[in-house]
Amino acid sequence: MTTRSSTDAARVIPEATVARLPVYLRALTALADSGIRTCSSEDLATAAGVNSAKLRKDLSYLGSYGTRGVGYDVDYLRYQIAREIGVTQDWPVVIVGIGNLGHALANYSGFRSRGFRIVALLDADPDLVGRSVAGVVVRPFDDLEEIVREHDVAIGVIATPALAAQDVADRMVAIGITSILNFAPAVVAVPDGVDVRKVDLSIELQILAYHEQRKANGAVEPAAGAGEGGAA
Amino acid sequence: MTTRSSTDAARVIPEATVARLPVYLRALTALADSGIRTCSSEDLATAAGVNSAKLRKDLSYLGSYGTRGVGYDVDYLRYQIAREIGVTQDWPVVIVGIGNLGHALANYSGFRSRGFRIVALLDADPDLVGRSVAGVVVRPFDDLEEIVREHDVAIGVIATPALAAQDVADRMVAIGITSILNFAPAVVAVPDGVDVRKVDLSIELQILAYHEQRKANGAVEPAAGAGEGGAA
DNA sequence: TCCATTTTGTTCCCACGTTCACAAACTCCT
DNA sequence: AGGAGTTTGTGAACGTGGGAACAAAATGGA
Ligand SMILES: NC(=O)c1ccc[n+]([C@@H]2O[C@H](COP(=O)([O-])OP(=O)(O)OC[C@H]3O[C@@H](n4cnc5c(N)ncnc54)[C@H](O)[C@@H]3O)[C@@H](O)[C@H]2O)c1
Ligand SMILES: NC(=O)c1ccc[n+]([C@@H]2O[C@H](COP(=O)([O-])OP(=O)(O)OC[C@H]3O[C@@H](n4cnc5c(N)ncnc54)[C@H](O)[C@@H]3O)[C@@H](O)[C@H]2O)c1
Repeated sequence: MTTRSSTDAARVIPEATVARLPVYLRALTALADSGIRTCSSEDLATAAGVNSAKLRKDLSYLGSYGTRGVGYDVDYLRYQIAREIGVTQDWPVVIVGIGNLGHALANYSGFRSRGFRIVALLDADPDLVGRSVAGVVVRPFDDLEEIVREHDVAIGVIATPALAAQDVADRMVAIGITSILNFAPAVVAVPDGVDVRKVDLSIELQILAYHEQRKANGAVEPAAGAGEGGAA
Repeated sequence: MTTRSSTDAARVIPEATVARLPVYLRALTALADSGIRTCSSEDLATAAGVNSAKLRKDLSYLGSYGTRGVGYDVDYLRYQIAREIGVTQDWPVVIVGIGNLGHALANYSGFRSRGFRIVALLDADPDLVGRSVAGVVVRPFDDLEEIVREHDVAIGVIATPALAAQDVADRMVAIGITSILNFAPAVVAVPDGVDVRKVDLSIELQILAYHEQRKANGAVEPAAGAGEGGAA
């Protein structure tokens, strides 16, 4: 018999749904902040910018948290989604590469409020090490292992130049990090069991440019495309 | 007869393919930089981090630019992809909201080298206006219309707080911007014909957290998921 | 109690995307 | 010239995701 935790009903949540859950969470938080205690799937779908049928199907993968004829309790659903995503507790995160982008990330308050805590800023540049950024002292990259072990870090952010990205990723993986968010415009290869997601500004702009060019050529675009993160 | 440009063979490139073309472009540039003049679909697929069959199918939507038994000419294919995406000339871009993130974006050199040119930095904060960021003087948000008309800007970047995002988007659309890259964690609604892509760091981290939680619970993940931008 | 109304959860079907597998097309060697 | 070897381009099978539509379940009023 394999070890099973609590009410594990062999639930498999489609990747596309997983990518939307954070959007629903954000929309629910906004609704709660404006004092709304109950909402229909239509209301929430509008706030999240999706089709209501899709929203209901997405939520149905988590369980039956609504009431027919009534709708969803905002706080309750919010908690259920947060629990499903795993952001009811904070995740420790390290950021490697404290240049232009690393500084912005370090100063970003949205981290903390959404379930993440920056436990360390790392850089290879000796001139940067020791300086304080957003109230956190930058430490040498070689401290990575010590920090990861001390705080039990599972998630690492790469904000170094593209050439260093694979090296940094290799070091992260070797030390036990199993989730990487990569901002460098480079493909990083990792072993099975490690997740990598990339954020690439230039790619996003190029996708927009492609559609822009088509518009200029008089082509009729079928629908407006919104950016989103999928999986490969 | 409808107006058709040059060799327009009613080509419709799937959205998923469009999202990967910039990755191929980057990989080809890297190959060219290391002096490689010809490559097989296998080589390029490895460099781009995708399956070779998928790569070949993607390229086949553009045309037949390879030679059977030989492979692809790196420079030639690179130009064809750049042309298809529309980055053989530079696209003028405006950035609105020059805070932490806006500063980083303004200082990002990768823009220029990938077909984009920042023509203006805009902010609503009078204290910021007039100051120079990355060699460009920050201008008041109200100058948006003038700038867009002068430079024929089609692409706008939103890096303001979430609360301001919809307002900024509305102004952009009213003035004629038809592609928006939104960094604010907010759903922005736009009319048909306008494309919006979003980049949301917190969502990416939350997706990683979800999978991380599953790993911790002993669930067997089917495969490592890499981040990518799809369309809605 | 019963019926009208509301809204969820789910089923069914279609479109899109991915991968396999192979014929077609090219090179190179004998 | 011909055959062996290589690699592209694509047809077909499969899987995932999206959306319409509807039965099931709740509320509230008569
Ligand atoms: N600045 C942006 O707005 C932006 C936007 C999109 C993507 N990016 C990408 O993000 C990455 C960072 O961009 P940036 O503008 O902050 O660059 P940057 O050059 O300002 O900063 C890079 C930092 O990484 C450090 N570094 C280099 N090698 C390292 C290593 N091996 N280990 C640890 N640290 C190392 C450097 O010391 C430097 O502080 C780049 O890959 C860039 O292409 C940046
Ligand atoms: N800093 C990050 O690393 C980071 C990461 C992910 C997402 N974001 C998001 O990006 C956005 C910007 O983040 P930030 O850290 O740079 O915030 P910030 O507060 O440092 O900067 C926001 C800037 O926008 C300007 N602004 C506000 N309202 C405006 C308006 N109506 N018109 C024009 N300008 C206006 C402000 O004056 C300020 O300069 C936020 O929505 C944030 O959630 C930031």
